[in-house]
Amino acid sequence: MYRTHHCAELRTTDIGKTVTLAGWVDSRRDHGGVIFIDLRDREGVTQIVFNPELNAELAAAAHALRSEYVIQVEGMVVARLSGTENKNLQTGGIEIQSSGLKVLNSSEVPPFPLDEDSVNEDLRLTYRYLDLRRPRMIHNLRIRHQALQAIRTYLDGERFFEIETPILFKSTPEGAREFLVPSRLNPKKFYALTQSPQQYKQLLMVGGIERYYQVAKCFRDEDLRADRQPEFTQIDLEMSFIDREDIYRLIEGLVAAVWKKTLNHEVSLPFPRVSFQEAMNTYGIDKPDRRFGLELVDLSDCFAQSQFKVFRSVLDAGGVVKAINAKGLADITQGQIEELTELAKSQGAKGLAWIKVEAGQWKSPIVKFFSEAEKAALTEKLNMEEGDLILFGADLWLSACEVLGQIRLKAADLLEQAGKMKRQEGVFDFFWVVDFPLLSFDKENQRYVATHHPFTSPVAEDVELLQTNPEKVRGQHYDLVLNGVELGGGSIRIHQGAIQEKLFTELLKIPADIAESRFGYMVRALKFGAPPHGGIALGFDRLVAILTGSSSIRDVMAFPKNNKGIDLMSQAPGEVEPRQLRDLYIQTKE
RNA sequence: GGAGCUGUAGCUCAAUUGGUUAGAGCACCGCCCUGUCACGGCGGGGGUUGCGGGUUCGAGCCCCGUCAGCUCCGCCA
Repeated sequence: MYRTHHCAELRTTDIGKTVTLAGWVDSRRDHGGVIFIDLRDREGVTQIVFNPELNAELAAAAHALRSEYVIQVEGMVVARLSGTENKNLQTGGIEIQSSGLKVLNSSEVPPFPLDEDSVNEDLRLTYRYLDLRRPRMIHNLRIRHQALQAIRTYLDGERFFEIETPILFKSTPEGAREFLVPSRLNPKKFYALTQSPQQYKQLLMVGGIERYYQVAKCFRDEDLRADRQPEFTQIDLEMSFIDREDIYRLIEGLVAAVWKKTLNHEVSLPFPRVSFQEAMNTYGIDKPDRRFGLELVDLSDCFAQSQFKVFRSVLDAGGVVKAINAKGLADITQGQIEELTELAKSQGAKGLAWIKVEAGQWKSPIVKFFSEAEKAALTEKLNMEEGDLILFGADLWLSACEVLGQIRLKAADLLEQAGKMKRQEGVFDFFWVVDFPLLSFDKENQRYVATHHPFTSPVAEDVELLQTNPEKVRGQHYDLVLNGVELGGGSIRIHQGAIQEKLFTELLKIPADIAESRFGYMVRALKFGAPPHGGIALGFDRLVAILTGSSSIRDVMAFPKNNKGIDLMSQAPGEVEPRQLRDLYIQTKE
C-alpha cells in the first residue's frame, strides 16, 4: 500500500497520527534549513516539512526534489505553528513532519507551468497527460463523472436498461458525413462509424426493450468547432408507449438530478416551451440565448407604404422588415459595422441597413428615404434613444429572422466587450423548443428534406397537410436549449411501416430501390408490431462544458482533437503501411 | 471551400511603429538563506523573432508565399 490518506484528507483532528502520503511535488520552498514541499494528488495538497535538526539526511534528500517528482512520504501529522496556518488550503491547519521519503519517479522539467491557466492550447494538447494534472482539468473530469453517475442512477430508477449498440454500422448518407471503415473480410465494402445509434435504438423498441439508454460515442466527419469534436458523447435514450409529455417530464427530472448532484443547484421545473416559430420570430435562431434582450421587432407595418425601395420591394414580395435595437452601441466603429455587414451577407442578406442615434441625430445611409411618420413609428416601436444602434433585416420571414439572429448574437458580443452588457452567469435558462416543421425545402436539390431526421412522426392534427402543404406539417420533434446551446433533441418516431415507407418515397422522393437498400430493414421492422416510441439524445460534452463553465468541450474531454481533427499528442491520424492498405483493397491517390 | 486573429527564450508577454548587441516576469541551473505557502537574496545559462522569398543602407516590425494554432461562415439529417 503506497498511502494511508490522500492529500486533501488530513485535518487538525488527525494530529498525532503517523501517515503515508504519495503524490507529485507541486512546489518546493527551500529555506536552506527547513524545506517545505507541497505534495499534490488528485484530491488536493498537503504541506510536508523537512527539518534538518530532526533528520539532516532526509532534509538533504528533500533538497534534491523537483517539480512533478513522484514521491512517497511518511511522517506524523502535526499542528502548524501558530500564525502559519494556511486558510486557502483544506489541509492548511496541519502539516506532515516527514520521517521518511522515497522518490518513486523523477520528472523532466514540465514544458509549461501546471498552475497557470494562460497556456497555449496546442501545447496543452501535445502534453495532455500533464495538462490533466492541473486541478482545473481534474475538476472538469470529476464533474463529468458525477454527471454520468447522476444520469445512470436516475435512469436506472426509471427502469431503463443500459444497452450498447454497435459502433460499426452501415453507411446512411442522408445525414452527417461519416467515417468509413473498410472491411477486410468483405472486399470493397465499408462500415460507417455510427453518427448516432438512432436506428439501433428504434430497433430495440421493436425488440420489446421498452426503455433503453446508452452513453453513446458518436462519430461525425464534419468540420470542427469549439463545441464540435469528430467523436463525442451523447446520452441517448428511447422509450416505448410514450408521448412527448413523457419525454419532457423524464428529461426535466434527469437534468434536475444532474444539476443537483454536480452543482447542488435546484433547477426550476417544468421547463417552458417555445415554438420554433416564436423562437425564430423573436430571436432569429432555434436555440436562443434568452439571458439578454435585443429581441427582433417586426416593422413591416411601418414600411408598408414606404418610399424606400429596398424595404418596399421585400414587403411587396411577401417578406418582412425586422430590426433590433443594440442599446448603447452607437459608438460602433466603421470596421465593426463592416464586420456585421459581412456576417449578414454570409447569412444570405444583400446588405445591412443601420441607424446610429448620436448627438440627437440619426446617422444612417437610409433615413433620407424615411417619412416623418415612419421615423416616428420606428422611434416608438424600437424605443430609440440617444446612443442606440438599430440594425435591420429585410427578406422573406425565415431569412430575415436568421440574418438578424446572427447579428443579434454578434451585437451582444460587441456590447459585452464594451462592458455595456453581461450575459448573466449562474443562470440556467432551460426550455424546450417545439413545433418544428417536419420538412424543409432544399432549394439546391429541389426536394423536401427532413428537418430533424426522417423517422420523426408528424403532429397528428397536421397529417392531412402532408399531401397538400408539406411545409406546414409540424413534427413531433423537440430540442432542449440552455443559454443559447442546443443541449439535445429528439422526437416521437413513426412506428408504422407503411407511413415510414410513404415518407421516404413520396415526400423525401428517395427512389424505391435506394430506400429499400438503405432503410428497408427499418421499414420491415416497423411492420412487425413496432410499439409507439420516441426518444432523445443529449450532447453530454456540451452539458458538462456548461456545468464546468468551460468555453470549449475540449476542456471536458480527456483526450480531444484539435480543430483539424488531429490528436496533437499521438499525431493521429497517421500514415499506414502499404501492406495494411493491400489487405483492405485500398489504393491511395496522389 | 471561405473569412478573421495569432505566431518573439521552456511559459506569459514587451521591443518608442523600419534603426545600435531583441528585453522583462515566471520557469531552469549554481550559491546563500530554519516557518514558507506567488518564500526571499545574489549570480548564470537560454533566441534560426514559425519557415521561405522580396523591398530597403538597414526588417521582429513593411510586402508576397507557406506552415501551424484558434475563432467564425459554409457544413453538422
